[in-house]
Amino acid sequence: MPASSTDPRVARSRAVITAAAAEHFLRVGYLAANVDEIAAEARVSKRTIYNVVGGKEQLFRDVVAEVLGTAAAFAGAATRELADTPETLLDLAERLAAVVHAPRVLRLRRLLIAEAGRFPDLAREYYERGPGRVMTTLSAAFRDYHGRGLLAAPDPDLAAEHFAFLVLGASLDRALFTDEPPQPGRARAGAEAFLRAYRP
Amino acid sequence: MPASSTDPRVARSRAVITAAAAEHFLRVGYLAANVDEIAAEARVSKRTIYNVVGGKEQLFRDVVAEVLGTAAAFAGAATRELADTPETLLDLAERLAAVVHAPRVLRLRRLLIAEAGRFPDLAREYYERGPGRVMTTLSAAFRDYHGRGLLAAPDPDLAAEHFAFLVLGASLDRALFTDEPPQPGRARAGAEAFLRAYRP
DNA sequence: GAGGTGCTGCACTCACCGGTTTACTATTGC
DNA sequence: GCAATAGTAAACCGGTGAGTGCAGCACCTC
Repeated sequence: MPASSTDPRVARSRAVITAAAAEHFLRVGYLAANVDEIAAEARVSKRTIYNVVGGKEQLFRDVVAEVLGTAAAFAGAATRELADTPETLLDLAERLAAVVHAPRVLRLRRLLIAEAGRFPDLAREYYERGPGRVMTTLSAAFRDYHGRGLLAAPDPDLAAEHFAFLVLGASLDRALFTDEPPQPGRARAGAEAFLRAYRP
Repeated sequence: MPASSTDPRVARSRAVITAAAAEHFLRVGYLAANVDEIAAEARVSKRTIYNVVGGKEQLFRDVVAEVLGTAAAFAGAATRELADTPETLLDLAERLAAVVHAPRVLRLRRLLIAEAGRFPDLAREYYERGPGRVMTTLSAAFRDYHGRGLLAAPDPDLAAEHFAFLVLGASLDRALFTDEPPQPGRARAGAEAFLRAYRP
């Protein structure tokens, strides 16, 4: 009788394989990652990887889906807590910067930019579920602020872009190339500039 | 007697090899590029590549140096023509966006982000000679504006970051993932927001 | 025009890597 | 406890790609 897909051994294997694979892919990229090493680090036979996951490409997709899921959840949580007044944007700026500069998130960005040619669907999905969702959430909040006269943002999508990139554009861009940590206070300063530009 | 390095055959080979290699590296990245294909496209024997350039890594470095040189020259030229009044920033914004969104420049960015782990020195060099120089030029201009009371920019470095990423942050970020062309008018709108935030 | 040098084309080595096979052991569900 | 299934270890296959050696032709320098 088939132990079928509820076999705890399978679940355990899948978990440890995906964890090791995430480590490798995020560090060295898709092509340079090698299945033997992933198997060794997961302390799992290479055969198990092919039984449980299917192959290198599927493994990559699984890893991206998992990391993207948790990253998107964090980003969503950090953005949704918009309160009544635009002044809370200063705190939001710092939370957002912290999430986006988390090492895993940065590496996922690098990875997907690097493989955008090979996996355009993944790059697009990332963009929609990550930055895209943050933008639409911000935009909705700004539309609300605008309606209540708290912010002069006739084009809330544009305002959302401006907020996001004032807050973390420069440091994010730099981090993509050099691993340097963001300068402290930069996020808050960006939010302040935003308020100067968009205060009614 | 040695024909030495002034032999026109060598110069010609080097030129055609670098051109073909740039094409390949910018399109598929470092690892996926393959020397046989580059040789074929350059209509040159593979042996010639190893004689003239030395190897795949050196070829990559040559290509990056060349593309980076021309890109930096363009970016510098587009930024330096700052006139007396902050109003010219609207035009500057559009010029800057055009340069940065040029396909070659975008692909160089993707390439260097992708290989930042393997070639950290190249990534750093790019950042200093490209975005870095643009920033310092902008910053110097803003300091001047500030001194003459034309702009309220007590921290000109910060103002330069804000200007650059208001103008092209969102579209550049998107372009790294999806190849989508920037929305028209976005650059100008960014410059306008900048002026609202920094007008004295 | 003579001698040296570069280019070619091709075969070749060597290493790596994704994926499979085999022969065996350990768990699991019933 | 007993099939059935998952896992292990190691060898193996097929393909690919960086880099080399070499022999002969073409071109450049003087």
